Amino acid sequence: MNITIDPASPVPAYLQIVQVIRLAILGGRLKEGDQLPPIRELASLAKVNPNTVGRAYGDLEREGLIEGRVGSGSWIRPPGENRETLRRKLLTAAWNEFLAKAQALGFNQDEIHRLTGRNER
Amino acid sequence: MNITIDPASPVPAYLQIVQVIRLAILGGRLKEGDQLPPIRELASLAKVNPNTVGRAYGDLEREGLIEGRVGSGSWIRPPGENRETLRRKLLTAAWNEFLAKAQALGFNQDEIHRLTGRNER
Amino acid sequence: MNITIDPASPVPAYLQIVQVIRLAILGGRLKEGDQLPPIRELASLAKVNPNTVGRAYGDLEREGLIEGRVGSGSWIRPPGENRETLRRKLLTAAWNEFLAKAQALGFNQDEIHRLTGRNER
Amino acid sequence: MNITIDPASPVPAYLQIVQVIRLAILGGRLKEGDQLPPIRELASLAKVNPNTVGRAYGDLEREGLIEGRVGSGSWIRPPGENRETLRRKLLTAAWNEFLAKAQALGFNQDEIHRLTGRNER
DNA sequence: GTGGTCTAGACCACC
DNA sequence: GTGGTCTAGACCACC
Repeated sequence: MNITIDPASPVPAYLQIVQVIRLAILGGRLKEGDQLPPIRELASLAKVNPNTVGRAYGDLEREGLIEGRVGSGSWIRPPGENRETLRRKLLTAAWNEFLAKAQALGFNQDEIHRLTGRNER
Repeated sequence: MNITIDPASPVPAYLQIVQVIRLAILGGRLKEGDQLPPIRELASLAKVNPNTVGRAYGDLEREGLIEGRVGSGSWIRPPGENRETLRRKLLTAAWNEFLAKAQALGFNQDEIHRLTGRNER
Repeated sequence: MNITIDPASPVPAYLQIVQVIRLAILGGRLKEGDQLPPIRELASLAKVNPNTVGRAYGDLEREGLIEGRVGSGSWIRPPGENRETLRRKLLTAAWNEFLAKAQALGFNQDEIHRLTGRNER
Repeated sequence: MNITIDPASPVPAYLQIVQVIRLAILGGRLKEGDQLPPIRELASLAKVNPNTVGRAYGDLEREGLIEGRVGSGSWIRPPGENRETLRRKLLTAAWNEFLAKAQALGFNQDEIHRLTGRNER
């Protein structure tokens, strides 16, 4: 678990932490039964206040992705029935976000392909 | 000029406005000499306070993209020498951001191609 | 009479005009009996609204430096008894302003002399 | 940190604050790691609204001179590579401004030297 | 009308 | 407490 927080980002620190861990779980790098680092340890690594990590863990728990057991740490929960659907939905959303930005910048289909190196063949 | 602000976003309203206009200028949809809507008009369209739009216009002016003339409105300035470089840099950044997210979600090269419909052939 | 106005300056346009003309009179480049350019002409040269020049002329008139005659233009008035005193006072003020800035920037007496090329001999 | 704002000046309050702090940093009176007074405290000392000081701090941050950390104050950043160049440039600019004004007032080289007391010896 | 600045007062994330 | 953002409302210089 290696998290770097950008304190200048408009995205609040606790949300940056939530996003990194959420992606790690959905991407399978954190699996059912894995233990998350203790709040104070992650806080020290990410150079934020323990309260900030605590809030992030709380959000992930409310989403059903992790489970905190007082006195024994926080753990990754088993995948729900629609985790795969969510994973695909997030990929599509990320792709659309990229496309929108590229088009807003005035690039056409061809230029996008060329500059992102995807005309391999 | 059609801007919708998400008040729930962690990105502050003034920054959302800056980003939309910056992309429109870099993408060529707003050109040298075009006039931006008056602060109060855009504020009313985007449902924010005039001060918020004013701050966004001020940031764009400090970036050299627009120019405000008291009493007569705000205008798009001629492109600087490295606007094209900036445009390409932003495209690459957006692409890398997408790739990072897709990989964090655990998709491999093939899956990414398939789901974003780019192996047409 | 050649005036360039910086519209981005925090000093309002009418004040910039006043200052240039005041210095020209005190410095002797505009003398008793000389005629100032018509308001509309100076406005067009300086690219400002005629009202702005009008206000500047009004201020100079209230200071006793010029005199407007409706229908026949504006004229430089004869020097008052203490114009020489004022001239010296403005020089001293300008010098003190420079010294204050140089010292605020952390330069000592020697460096100031060296960098402003005044240890000739 | 002792700042007096002239509310009658054409230079806006936030800019007066920026200029004082910028000079203090470039002149070395505020050094890397020094803490600026809290926004609300300086606002009270200078008798302006906290927002006005906040805008000044924001400008200094965008210039790279200071850094604000939410919850823990604002700090002087380490000098960039060209701070010395900037310092000299500002001195030269101030000197040229003085010279221009003295000459506009009709003083010649000799008179300037005599009245600013710099031909001592 | 138009941009620019300011005050008073509020709420937020984080310490 | 501390910086950051925002609204409501005001006034200014200039058009």
